[in-house]
Amino acid sequence: MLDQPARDQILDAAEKRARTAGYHGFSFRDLAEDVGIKSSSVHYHFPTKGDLAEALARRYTKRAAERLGEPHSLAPGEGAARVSALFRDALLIDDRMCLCGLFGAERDALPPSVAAAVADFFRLILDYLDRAPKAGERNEEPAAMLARLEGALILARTLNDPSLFEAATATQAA
Amino acid sequence: MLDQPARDQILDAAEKRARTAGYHGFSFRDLAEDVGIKSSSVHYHFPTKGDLAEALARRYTKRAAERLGEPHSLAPGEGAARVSALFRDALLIDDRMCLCGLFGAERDALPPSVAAAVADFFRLILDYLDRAPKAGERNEEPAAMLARLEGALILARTLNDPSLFEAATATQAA
DNA sequence: TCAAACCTATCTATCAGTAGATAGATTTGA
DNA sequence: TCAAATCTATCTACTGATAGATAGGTTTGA
Repeated sequence: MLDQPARDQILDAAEKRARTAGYHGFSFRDLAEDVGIKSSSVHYHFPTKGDLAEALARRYTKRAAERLGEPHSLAPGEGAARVSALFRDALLIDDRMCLCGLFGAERDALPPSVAAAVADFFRLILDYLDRAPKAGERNEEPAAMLARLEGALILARTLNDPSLFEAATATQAA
Repeated sequence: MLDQPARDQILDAAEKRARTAGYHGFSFRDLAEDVGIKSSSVHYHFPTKGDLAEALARRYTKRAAERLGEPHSLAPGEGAARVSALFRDALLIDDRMCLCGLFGAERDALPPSVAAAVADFFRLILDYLDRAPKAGERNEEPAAMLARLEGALILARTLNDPSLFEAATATQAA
């Protein structure tokens, strides 16, 4: 573990739990136990639960942005492919929901600062898809694509069938 | 209110709260207060929280099935339109998430019986779309359509922009 | 140089409030 | 009369949050 700073360990534990059970589904004590410190020490790094969740959403967004890179110089269709890969990895590697997908579904029960951070995540993806070079003929609306990916995650996980993610994600045709 | 049975009043209150804050975002005390009884009386009707949530998901599914009707005799494209209307009403009339969309996102943090009831909801919609007469040329995969609707609900609500639901839902083109 | 002052990160202990759940008495209404 | 429904009262466990103490590291300044 290379003696990672406690703050990062807390965020890692919180991300796992939040992506499993949502904002109300984990506690400071859970995280403290995960990391091996006391819950009061978690409060030292994040005074309130809202502070923690906002930091969580901002880190999540930052990582996505770094992984996606700048869209303008991508090959046609590559932007959409990179966004898809983001969500596919959430399903197949993390075996978890998208943090902001889950938080977004709980939006009206979140501290406003957290809801704002979640909205910024969605804006980032929509803006990225909008600016990335389009691939030929059929170009899906950014909002439609993002919605499909979030929903596909929910469907595939609930029905316990990863192939449903591909079915929901495959280029459409009849 | 016509002196509705307490059981139904409890389910109504629970549905509102669950569709706002998720499974871990409401309590027996919340519901008791909403209905105007004691929390122990809520336990009389639903021994455990899991029992309550399962009943909630099953009632939600039953109502959707009743509203959708039998798909075989519908006009082409009407099945998809009815499913879309279901989700549009959740956004514009209820101003809430789809119960099973939110529960589905929390699947790994739910009692198994609740997760099973949520899966049944998704199977119902997928089966309905599969059996409904298709409209002409471009027919979206049922899983893709359902995923898009659940995701569109999340997007439109988080970004506080109902038009995003339409953007994510409109027939695709480029 | 070296001690006073400060900073960081953690601890112990505690708080008021709430969680889901239960036992047993009481009310209600057909 | 009797069962359904609700109540009072309570339990144990946990919630987010705070106060105050402590140990160790770093900075400051005479």
